[in-house]
Amino acid sequence: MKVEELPPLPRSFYERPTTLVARELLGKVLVRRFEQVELRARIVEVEAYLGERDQASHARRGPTPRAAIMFGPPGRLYVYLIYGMHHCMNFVCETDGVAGAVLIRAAAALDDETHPRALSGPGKLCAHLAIALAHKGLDLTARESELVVVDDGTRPRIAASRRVGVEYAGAWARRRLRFYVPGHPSVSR
DNA sequence: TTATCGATGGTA
DNA sequence: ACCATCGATAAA
Repeated sequence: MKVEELPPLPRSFYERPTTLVARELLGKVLVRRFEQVELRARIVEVEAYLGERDQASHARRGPTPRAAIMFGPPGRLYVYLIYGMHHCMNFVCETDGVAGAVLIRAAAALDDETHPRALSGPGKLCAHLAIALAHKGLDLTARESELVVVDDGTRPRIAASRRVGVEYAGAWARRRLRFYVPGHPSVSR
């Protein structure tokens, strides 16, 4: 079955513990649909943000206007602007009412198989896929969505480390909630 | 190779 | 005032 015919991952995929979803997202393929063309990229690096108790998570202050979507139903897109110039995309996890999201940090563009392009870092990834604040709330599980995720059967190895850029989060900064495909050239840092 | 810095704006 | 960043530049 060709990638473009694969169905989007269902709501049930996202409606599980955030850390498990994060690990299983490695190797999955982002499909970004425009009017005429579509872009595909394989996820190689993610971070889990666990909700209100996680002092590195935007959900740590409760359901503020920005972070409320993290408390809502799973399978939706959470986009925020960082440092005034870069967008970051996250997939909402856990059941409705419980906060949790996975930050997509890096992917490998599949549009030119012979010259795979590294999309290393959440800002670069969003720029390449043209994802911005307007896409916040998008349903990742609907067939017609501008962005969906599909499973083509790839099962990469998984390595874990501390999350990037969350030194302020005390003990939570030390948790190994960043997951990546070891040795993959598109992984950041 | 590592270190530092400026750009730029939403968020609380 | 503080960032879930990036690219350029400088130091070594």
